[in-house]
Amino acid sequence: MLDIRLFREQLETVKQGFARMGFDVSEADRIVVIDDTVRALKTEVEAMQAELNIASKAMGAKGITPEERDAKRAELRALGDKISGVNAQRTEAEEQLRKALLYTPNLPDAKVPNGETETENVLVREVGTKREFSFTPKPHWELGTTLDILDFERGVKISGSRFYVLKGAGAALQRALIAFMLATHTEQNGYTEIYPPFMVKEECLYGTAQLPKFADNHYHDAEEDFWLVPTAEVPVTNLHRDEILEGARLPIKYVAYTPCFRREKMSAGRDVRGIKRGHQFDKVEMVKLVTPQTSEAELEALLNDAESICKALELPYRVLLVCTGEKGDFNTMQYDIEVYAPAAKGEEGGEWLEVSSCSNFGEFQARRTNLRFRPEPGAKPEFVHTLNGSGLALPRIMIAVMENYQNEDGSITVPTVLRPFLGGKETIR
RNA sequence: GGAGUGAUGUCCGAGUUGGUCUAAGGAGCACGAUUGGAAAUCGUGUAUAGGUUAAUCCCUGUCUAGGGUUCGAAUCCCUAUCACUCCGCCA
Repeated sequence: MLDIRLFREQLETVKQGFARMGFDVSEADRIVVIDDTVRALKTEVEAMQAELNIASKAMGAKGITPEERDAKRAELRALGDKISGVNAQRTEAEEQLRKALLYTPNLPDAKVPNGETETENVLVREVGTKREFSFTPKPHWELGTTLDILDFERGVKISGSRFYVLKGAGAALQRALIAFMLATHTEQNGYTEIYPPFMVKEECLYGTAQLPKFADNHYHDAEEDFWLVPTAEVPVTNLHRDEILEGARLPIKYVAYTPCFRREKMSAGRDVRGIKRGHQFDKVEMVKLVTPQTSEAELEALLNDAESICKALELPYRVLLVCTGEKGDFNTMQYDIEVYAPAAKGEEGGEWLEVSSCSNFGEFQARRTNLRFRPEPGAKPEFVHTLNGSGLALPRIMIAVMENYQNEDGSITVPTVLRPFLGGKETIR
């Protein structure tokens, strides 16, 4: 959510940001008009309320006679009714304003490239080299099925399309990856591990801005206020909602493993082969709460922490600075990390798979979650800046590991760093 | 799921026959005095959101949340949430 003051004081900046994000610019003008209405009504109500308060107080004074009190009572009752009337208008206008603000995108950072599609994303760096195969690499669904560590048919049987079952060494490999990532982030990168609820209240999804815009991509209980988390970003960023943190505590760095649940309605028919896109997937997510002055540098550090996983797993990857049209609506800037999977497109060959998005949200989410910090004892509270990034998304990193580490006989070599988490196993066969 | 009790500022805590509550008091914190320095002591200040303003002043809302009664609500009524106790159920 943007500060309403931005609309009042820097309308042109807001409009430019909206234009870059492909958002209706006239909405900014409409918001200014509603804001003017709200403030006019508010001033009117408050003046009348002040009058009523003074008069009511006088009613309780000692010297007043019952007759005077009765006479005054009718008069004040009328004033009270009048206040209610205008106040109802005010509430309505405020609600309009709130709704309008909930839908507005964040303003992109100056460094974000303009563009509509992924072709306009800027390649920041490419790390590692693609492996040269002396044989034709197989896609992960073939490897997994043959090794009997991946079962698509039974996944579909019990849960429907876009579900699969990991079995034996497949399940163990994923568990090892999760354990390895958590260990790296907690022991080397300085994050505190969080195990959050996988179901949250609706207000949390408003807080991180999945709602109201993307309601149809989330699962929720029909009877109670429970929503399945689409990413650990939601519970973890909301952890300190409505709090005022001591400035000295920042930055706060959390890492959490959770399953993620998504309807994927927008992606119907896309990526149906293999385990690339499902209704349920696992992810290790990093979340940072930082001061406004440091958020830019913290984004680079976050990206670096995510990359450390790719490096340790010795997977070729690239980093992209995502353009205005492709990035999320609510961050100020977003880097994507893509790892290379040599057979993920089957007959067509390899593919870069997005395994992480690292974003800075500025104070956008902090405003929605009312999450502030006090820079110095006694100082006025300010909104924190929030950031998050995957570190990393599991099924896709599974794909990359399986396809990059496959051998000609169909077995898969276990990456060195994962072996301690798999009882020393070197090969899945 | 049933019954009961409770929720006050950063924290503790008074206030519940509706009207100087303009929320006492204490702790903590900040600044100052005192001191060679510190402790102790004393003094001053110290919630938050918004409106108005050049700024101050001032005004409005907030005593868990949302409604209601009333000229007027921390206080009375209703609903919800959370915590605790007892019962039931369960892993």
